Amino acid sequence: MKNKISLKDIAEKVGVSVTLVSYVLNNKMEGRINKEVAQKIRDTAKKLNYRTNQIAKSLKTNKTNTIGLIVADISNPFYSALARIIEDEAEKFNYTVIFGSSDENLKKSEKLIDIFINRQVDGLIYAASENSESQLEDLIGQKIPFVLVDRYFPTVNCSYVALDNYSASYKAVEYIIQKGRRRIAMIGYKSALHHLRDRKRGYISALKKHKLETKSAWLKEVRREDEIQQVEKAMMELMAEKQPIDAILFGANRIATAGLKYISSLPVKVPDDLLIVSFDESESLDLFRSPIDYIKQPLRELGEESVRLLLQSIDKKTVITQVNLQAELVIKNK
Amino acid sequence: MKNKISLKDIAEKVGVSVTLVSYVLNNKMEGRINKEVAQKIRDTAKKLNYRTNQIAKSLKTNKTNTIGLIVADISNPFYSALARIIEDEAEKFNYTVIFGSSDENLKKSEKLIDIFINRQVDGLIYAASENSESQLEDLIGQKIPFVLVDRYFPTVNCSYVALDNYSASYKAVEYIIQKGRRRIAMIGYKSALHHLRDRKRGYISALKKHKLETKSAWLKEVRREDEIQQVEKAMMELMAEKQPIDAILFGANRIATAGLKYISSLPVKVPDDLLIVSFDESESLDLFRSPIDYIKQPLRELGEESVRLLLQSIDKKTVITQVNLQAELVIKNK
DNA sequence: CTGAAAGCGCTTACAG
DNA sequence: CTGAAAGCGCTTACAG
Repeated sequence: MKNKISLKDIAEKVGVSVTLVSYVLNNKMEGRINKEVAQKIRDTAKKLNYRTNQIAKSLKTNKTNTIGLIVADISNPFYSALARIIEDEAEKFNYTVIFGSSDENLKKSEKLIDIFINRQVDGLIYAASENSESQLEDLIGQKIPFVLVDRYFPTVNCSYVALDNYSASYKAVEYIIQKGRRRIAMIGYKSALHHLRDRKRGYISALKKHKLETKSAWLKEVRREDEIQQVEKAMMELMAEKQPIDAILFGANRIATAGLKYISSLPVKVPDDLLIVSFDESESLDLFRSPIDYIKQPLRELGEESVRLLLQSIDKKTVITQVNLQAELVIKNK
Repeated sequence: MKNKISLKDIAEKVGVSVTLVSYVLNNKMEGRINKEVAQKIRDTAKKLNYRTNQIAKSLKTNKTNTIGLIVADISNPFYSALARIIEDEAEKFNYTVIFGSSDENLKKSEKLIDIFINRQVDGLIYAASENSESQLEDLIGQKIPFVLVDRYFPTVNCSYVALDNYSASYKAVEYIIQKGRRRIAMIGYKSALHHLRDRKRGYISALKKHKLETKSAWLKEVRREDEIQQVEKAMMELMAEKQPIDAILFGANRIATAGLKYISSLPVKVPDDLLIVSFDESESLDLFRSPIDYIKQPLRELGEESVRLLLQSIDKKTVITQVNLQAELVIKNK
């Protein structure tokens, strides 16, 4: 199966050594090789439809030009958009991407990391899940180049590219306040993940800064597992208050989708009665009956920068760079 | 870098041959190996944190346990959902997936195929674009195992897993007719891709079968490149007719998203004035102001079956299987 | 300007 | 029950 043509075949056909064929096809020792011989080798390679066996090459060079990408779920639009950007960026540097979804599950990510390392990936781009700290320390110990994307762990000293979630959230809430709202709720994930906590911290800080009421009943935390029901429940509770909330911040794209879906079924006036701001873009925002303001993550920078940092760390594995990108608040309601 | 422990290191440590270590770690020759020695080898492997070098193994066995997945765009929800299913199914058989996006571009897919073959993937799952016929014949000629997914080419005799697009479309239109609609439009892609033509054929056949008017002005074809504007334009034209249409079939998920977005801005009553049926699920359907009926592709079967067929063809490369799955019409408007 | 040879880390007939 | 040896298809010092 596959293709049987090897350097040896070309060498025999042309009547030269394998060494020479290798040099020519890799454009090495350019100056010193007889032009005619070189051309003959190239021609023969083409005629025989030669293709390098990357596996053999990798074994020898100890370089696979492969990046392992681990996200929570490749079918989540946030991650698939990111994957596409990473793919394109990697391609520019002749890298190929293998991917896996961890489902925020430590065991699964452990397994993926194992598989990827066995396959000798040159490095990992990793959206690590809760409690990954020791796993990450392991990677560091093994000197596997990697960069975290989207997520970060204050106790782990490694490269990452993420959003400045605190500021993003803070700015969104300040915007809400400046629109005259005073009873501002937030729905976020119940999670120890630092970037998600930062979103909640930003929300609370902004309220405090402006001396607004912060009620624990207004900060709803939902589990990922049954987020649709949980968000629905949270919304119901929020709307049921005697004095209802007048604004809400959705802490992630899937929460927003679930929340908007629920609100669709209600007669609430948006944004008049309820001002909504969502983290992340998503199709659902466009289709909601009225425009929704949202916090736009710089996805392209997120993806490109993570590839850039990874390749850098593959080269000389000393540098640790931590990047916190600023979000853009996209305002649809003037 | 990476991990330096090889079979040789274990062999030396334990004082046996590399051969034996290989046998033990691969659970070969189970019966014939001294239990104690075997255990010692296993223990040492664990202690040294040994990891197989898959690259070396692949070179020797001529098997990488890797599938190359080529789709039009991994960030399209249809493909990312499919990718996730393929990932999970592949994982069951110890396969890893490397992916690439072709953007419906022959040059790009050519390049991806090249890269993947050089990397010795065991096979390809491929959503081929327009005019891929000769490329596919090439693959067949080179005996590269592959299965098409989503797409198919009548002139190319190869395995594929796809939707029965003709029937899906036909059934959807029959449903529309049975709901009393008579002026039924469709927006689809301008494309030579057979599965897309089948959708249009189904639409026309159903109309003819029921002796309904088929106006060429009602079958709009849009280009992928600027689909949002194109769909908008098509919708405007359809709505501008003196006698407006009373139903529309959107021929793909992105068309539906664009179409619904446009309709959101109009005072049209859906479904009373305009009954909408969409190909594929998408978030936008849920968020539209009224429920939208849609043609649901059996994504799971699509993904699982394509992996199954591919692995089968990797084993014994003779069988060609062509699968046309039935769509389900999901009716939200009773 | 060119080639013989070693070696990357495995697997697997073959021999004992 | 175990091991020496060949070989997968490359790259790359080294020698000439």
